[in-house]
Amino acid sequence: MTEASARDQLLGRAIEWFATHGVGDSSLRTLAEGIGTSHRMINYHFGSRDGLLGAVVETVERSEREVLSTMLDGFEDPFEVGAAFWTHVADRATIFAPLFFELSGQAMQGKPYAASLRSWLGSGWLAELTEGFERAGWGATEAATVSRLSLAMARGLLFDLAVTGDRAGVDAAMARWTQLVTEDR
Amino acid sequence: MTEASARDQLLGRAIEWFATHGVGDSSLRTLAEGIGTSHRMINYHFGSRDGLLGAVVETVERSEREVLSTMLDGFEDPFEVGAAFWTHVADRATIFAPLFFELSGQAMQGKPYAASLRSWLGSGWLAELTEGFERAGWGATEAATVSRLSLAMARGLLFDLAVTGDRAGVDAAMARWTQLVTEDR
DNA sequence: GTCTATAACTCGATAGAC
DNA sequence: GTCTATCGAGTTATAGAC
Repeated sequence: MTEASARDQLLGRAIEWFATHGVGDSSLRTLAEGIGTSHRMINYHFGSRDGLLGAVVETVERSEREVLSTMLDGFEDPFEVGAAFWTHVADRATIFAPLFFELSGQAMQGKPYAASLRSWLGSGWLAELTEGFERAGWGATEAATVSRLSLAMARGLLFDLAVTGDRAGVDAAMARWTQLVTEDR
Repeated sequence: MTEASARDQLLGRAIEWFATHGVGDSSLRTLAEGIGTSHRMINYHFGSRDGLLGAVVETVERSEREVLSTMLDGFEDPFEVGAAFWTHVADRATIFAPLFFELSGQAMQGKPYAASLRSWLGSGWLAELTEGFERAGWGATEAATVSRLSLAMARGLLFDLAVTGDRAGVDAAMARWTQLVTEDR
């Protein structure tokens, strides 16, 4: 683990930088200066700019997956998991949501380094969510539909939060959504 | 209107180009070549790259606003308006959704040329939507909440559509959402 | 309004010493 | 692993003829 630490440390700082400055107009040079290294070092560790971006995408992806997985182990009720994960996402929204939507836009456009992100966005959480709803008593087809709606709602409210910054309003909306779904059951 | 036609024609072609190629890695030169002009002409008409991007954002914005406004005049039932506008958006999603999310990401990051987009995203449709729900019989506070949820759901499903390309599935989800809202009323 | 030419700069990537 | 130096290509923006 120690051999990888130079690279991983750099990667961590790069992610923070991208979160606040965006990837679109961050050159290797400005990024390197911002995180206290040289653009030579970035190319040394990641091979190229796209290599770095690929590593960023992969790391953020895996990190969120692990958070969700830990929560799924920790809670019984799927709605508790949903609420906890929403809190986690919303807490970090001001920093990470812009990066999320920027990278997602690039994934939609078919950028190579974001290919793994695209397939993750398309199928990533849906299976876990559906399973959660089934465990909570929904029928299979209904669970699939409601999962898709819930995922869309979470992303839409994250979008709202990133634009307006109105955490209280968005939290209230999310609560209203949960109520709507459970009532209809 | 004839004096502006050279500029407007250029602007229209630039928007099409950005929709399929993204703004992130479209230089003035590649863009100019792609739409059959020179980068000098773009700087002549729009002053700078940011000037062009600002004009693009503004034009797309105004165009969508006009479509919605026309539909509001044409239909009585707010749900008909919602359905019609969703069809309009979804029809163009494969082309425009990536551009929409890319530009939105830049607006969230506070890019100057996307400042007007940001304020539009934050407050643009909400008033019209809320008014629609009130006209359909909702109380004021409830109409505001449901509007916020509906907007978030539309954006989330647009995101879904752009990633998966599954129009039928997304249309079905949208129908389910409408049902959910009307049942709860 | 449209062209060619070019200034002034930044980009990603590499070379090679240490 | 980290540094300085630099290449060649690409960038925005401007100058000036027509």
